[in-house]
Amino acid sequence: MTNITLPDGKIIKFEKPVNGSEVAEKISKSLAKQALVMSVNGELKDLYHIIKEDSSVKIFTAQDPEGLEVIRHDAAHIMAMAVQELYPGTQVTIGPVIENGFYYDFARKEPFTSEDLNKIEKRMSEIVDKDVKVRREVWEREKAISHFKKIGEKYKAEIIESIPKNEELTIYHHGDTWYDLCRGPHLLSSGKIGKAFKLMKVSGAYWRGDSNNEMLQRIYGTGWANKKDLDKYLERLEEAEKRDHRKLGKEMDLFHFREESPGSVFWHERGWSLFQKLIDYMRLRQRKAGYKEINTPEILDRSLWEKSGHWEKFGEHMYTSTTPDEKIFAIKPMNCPGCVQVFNQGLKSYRDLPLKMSEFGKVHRYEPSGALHGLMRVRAFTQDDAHIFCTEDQITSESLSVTNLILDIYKNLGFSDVILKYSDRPEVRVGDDKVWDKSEAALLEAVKATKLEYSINKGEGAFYGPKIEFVLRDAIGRDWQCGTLQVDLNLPERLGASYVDKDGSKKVPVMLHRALFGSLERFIGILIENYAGKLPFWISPLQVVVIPVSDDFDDYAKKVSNEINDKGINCIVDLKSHNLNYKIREHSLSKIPVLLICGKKEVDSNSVTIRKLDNNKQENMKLDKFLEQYTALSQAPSN
RNA sequence: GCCCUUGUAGCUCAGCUGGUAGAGCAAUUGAUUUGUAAUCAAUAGGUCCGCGGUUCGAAUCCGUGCGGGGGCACCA
Repeated sequence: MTNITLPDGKIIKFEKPVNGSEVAEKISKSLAKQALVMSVNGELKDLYHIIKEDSSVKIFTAQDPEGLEVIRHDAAHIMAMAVQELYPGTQVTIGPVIENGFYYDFARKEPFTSEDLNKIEKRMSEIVDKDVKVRREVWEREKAISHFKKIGEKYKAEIIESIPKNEELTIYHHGDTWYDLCRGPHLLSSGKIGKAFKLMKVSGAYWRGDSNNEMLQRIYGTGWANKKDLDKYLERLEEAEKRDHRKLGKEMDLFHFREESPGSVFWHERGWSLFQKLIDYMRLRQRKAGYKEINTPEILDRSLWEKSGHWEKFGEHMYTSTTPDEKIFAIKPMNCPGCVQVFNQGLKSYRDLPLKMSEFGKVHRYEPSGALHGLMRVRAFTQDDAHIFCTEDQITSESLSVTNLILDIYKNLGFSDVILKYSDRPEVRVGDDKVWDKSEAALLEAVKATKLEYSINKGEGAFYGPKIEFVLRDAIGRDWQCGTLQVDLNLPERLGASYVDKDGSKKVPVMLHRALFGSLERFIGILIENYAGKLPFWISPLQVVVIPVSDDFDDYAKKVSNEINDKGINCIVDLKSHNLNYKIREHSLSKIPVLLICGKKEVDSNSVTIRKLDNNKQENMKLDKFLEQYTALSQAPSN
């Protein structure tokens, strides 16, 4: 007698041990058809696994995350099978499930081409049509190792050797000819994965993720429960491509890159205007929050970087500069040492703390060439940096006010979906454990106070202190890590910072590093992609274009444009001899939020006709009213 | 940095197996004076990323350097 408890608590009694398919069959015919895998007492199992004891069982279909995961996993295997059938001699390594799909890493001399990808995909489809059976076997360790070595699969043999001795080795057969070492579970047969998969791209990947190892070829695929989900995913990719800030940056005439300075931005007028608006906004907010803005040199003597520890730890990412008299300077990769030097000027009292110093500092980091990516990863960027010097007792309150400021500014820029990542002490660290206790507790308290979703990354903190990272979720669901708040228990001491405490003794202050955008450049990239280029009116670089219907109205259009500019709104007038349709199209494509049409009607009534981006409903308004309304709209949100 | 891929007019791209470049848009000029997403015509525009090689001859083939893209590794 085997009692099977279902998720709803119902118990089904079987005369003999049963497998998952039989359980599903008993529940309903349709479930039996859709069943992919099951869990037995919480453990995922193949459907043909025989349940000998009373257990609680749950059957999963493609609608469950567990089912979808197995579909992707099987797709990876079937891909490997197809590859080995088509390209004998190719070695298999690993092939896990990832977000939205799967990949498999292969060792093969010749590179896979995109044509190969088509062939592989076709062969996969054939294997699905053949509906080959999948079966699990347990192998002897030694047998497995010698077997895989014999057939030339040295990577598989290596994987087996690294599996702990007490673990069972399972081999999955797909049909009669192909098999792979795998933990499972898998589907009953290849037909179950369906056809909602697609091979996406080939790339290089290091064996075991280590750049000292040889490079393998990774084929990425995406896999879904049905065709509709696959199409939805492909559409999402397309949408992301449309929003690509590199493409929009060109169309909107914001910036460009060029060979003479890879990874550094050439800002055009409009892009720079956007850049400055963000800085203006930050200045406004920071002044209200009690920050003092400073500025420190871009180039500093090597000795300072040696003292701060950067020279040793991060030297390979630093640009250096040798003067004609052979002195070595470093171009700053971070603002903190310079800021501490400002703090060090003059005697500081405990009454001066907390002292908040902000700096829009341009830093240079020699990033590996392969890491560069538009505005998102550059070699020269501007941080909206600030350092807060405070006492240990002030860490909590300062952290709280930093988090509040950060979240509020994000919200005003259109990001209200924020996740926090909290990282505590790593194994290798500096500083007293008691101070670590204090700063960790302080930061965690700040995290909890936000009431936002957060994750704890154990041991991921910097060697000099714990940290919080702020992750933004954009309009199409992508996450971007931007802001950071870090406690530093190291640098002030290294650079000899101190203040005079109540009792007259000298003490070393705690320093908090914080940035909201992290990198202005990168944040602008994120803003562009979040809004698909359609930035809110107040932050748009060129806000209004005035278009006369014909050149009879040029003078009026010029007058309107001047009055708008006088209000501090960025506005131009388009007097080219193109027709109205042409101009509307041109300015819409470059994402100008407001177009004003001026013709006879407008001149007669001293008004403008407003056409907003993506909204061809027109609205006529008296010029005075327009000026009043849009001057207000053009203000940065503040509180 | 590593693997794959790619580099032709301001932009987007065509140019098959080697015979020294072509389109659309943009620009300029002229005509047109237009009421909500491309008016018409003419003109001009190119060390085919750099360097080297093969060849009678290279945008095309080979080598190398630089840049871009997709990943991997990196991201203080």
